[in-house]
Amino acid sequence: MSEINKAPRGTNDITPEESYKWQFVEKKLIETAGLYGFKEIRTPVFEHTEVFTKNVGDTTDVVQKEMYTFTDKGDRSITLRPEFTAGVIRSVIEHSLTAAALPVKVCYTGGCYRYEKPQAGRLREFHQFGVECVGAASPAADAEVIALADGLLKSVGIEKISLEINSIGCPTCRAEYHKALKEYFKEHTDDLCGTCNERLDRNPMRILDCKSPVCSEIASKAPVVIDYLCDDCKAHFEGVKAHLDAINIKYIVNPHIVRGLDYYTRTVFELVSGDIGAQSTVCGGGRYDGLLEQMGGQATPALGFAMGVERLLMVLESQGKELPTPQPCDIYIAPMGEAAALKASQMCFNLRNEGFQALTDIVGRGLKAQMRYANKINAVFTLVLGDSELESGKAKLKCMANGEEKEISLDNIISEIYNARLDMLAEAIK
RNA sequence: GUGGAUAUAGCUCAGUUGGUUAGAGCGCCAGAUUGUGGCUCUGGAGGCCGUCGGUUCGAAUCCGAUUAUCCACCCCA
Repeated sequence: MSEINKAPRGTNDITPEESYKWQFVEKKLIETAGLYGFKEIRTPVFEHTEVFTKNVGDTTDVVQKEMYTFTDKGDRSITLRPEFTAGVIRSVIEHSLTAAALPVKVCYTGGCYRYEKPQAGRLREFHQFGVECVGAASPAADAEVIALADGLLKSVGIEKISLEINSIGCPTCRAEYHKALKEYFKEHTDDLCGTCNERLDRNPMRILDCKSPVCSEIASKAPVVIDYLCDDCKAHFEGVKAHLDAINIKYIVNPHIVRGLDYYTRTVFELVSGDIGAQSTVCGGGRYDGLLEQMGGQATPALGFAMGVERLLMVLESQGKELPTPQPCDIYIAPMGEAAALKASQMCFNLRNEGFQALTDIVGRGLKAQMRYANKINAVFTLVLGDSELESGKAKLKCMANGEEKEISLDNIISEIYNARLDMLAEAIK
């Protein structure tokens, strides 16, 4: 197959065999978030480039080397969203959503784009579901959002996932911490890996989650953020933990959680799975109290998270979770001959108007092949329509599961199918 | 961007030290006395062996390059 006939590197088609899983998961996530008061927001797939460079942080890898940026015909610099938060907050400010009752609670789902080298759980086009909660400063908000993230994964059937939380403080106390970290790591510059030496000045906290054994050994003895939190940040973090304890959410405090985007403050958290390879973070998020003001809005505290839908599905897969399969064909009508074909398509249209999935032959197959087809697509009932049926106005409704047949009048087909389905439901409940 | 593995039918894979028309299973289509699916049997369609170049009388097989896929680093959802 020539390259041009394949989906671009790092992208996946979601075929009909997979799409029902996506529909189930996305519907479930939006519904569950709705129970917490979140309403869906839809924003453009692309934004002005500055939305990301200024707010995600121009020293981050995401901005520095992973964005799909181009100049449009009007000479504007445009970027496909590498993440949702910046665009969603831009929209919240633009439409003054904060003028309504606070907090503003929005959720979203859609594609994100990063020019990365693909591997397990990492794609160039990937899909996120996430929420943003704007206008709530209290630790209760953090706990609610974290509980939601945890609850969402449970709601789609994920059982084993670990929740890790940390606080990276506010800009003031983080400056103190950065100073302490730099002093500590400067004594080890000879041992740190190349990238970590580069990080030392720019973003020393990133050294904390370097995977190199030497670096993580050094990092394990580094000063811990929590010890440098100012009184307010410390109290906030204690409050978050108290709320989580109160609603019985299990977590572990991992002082090495840092987030890769610059806007985070105070609480950060991740939901991590051991089942899907190296890209194990299914959900990541945290508080970003400075972002709205930085983006030109009123200073408003806020927080949120995003989860990778592909990674979420990978976890479900690896944990052997079956998702509800799509509704099969209610009835397949097998016509024999021209007159019957006309009648069959008429009946199908009527049935569909009543909400039944009704199919008939549109490729010109013989009866046997039609039955095989009906079996293959898992049709619940079949009905053979030939000259004698047209004449008598009666036909046999066959249940494909047990082969039983029942003579019905063609005029009553809709009520007959309706009743037959009710009977089957009643059987199933027994 | 760096590294490792892989590339043969729609899918999962065989393919012997290089030797004529490239195979299996599953799937698809069709038949087994013509108005009934699932099981069985039989037949059929479908591959320029990722692409380009080289070695050779001869390449799916050996060599090189390139592209893609998978996995890891990095980064993150």
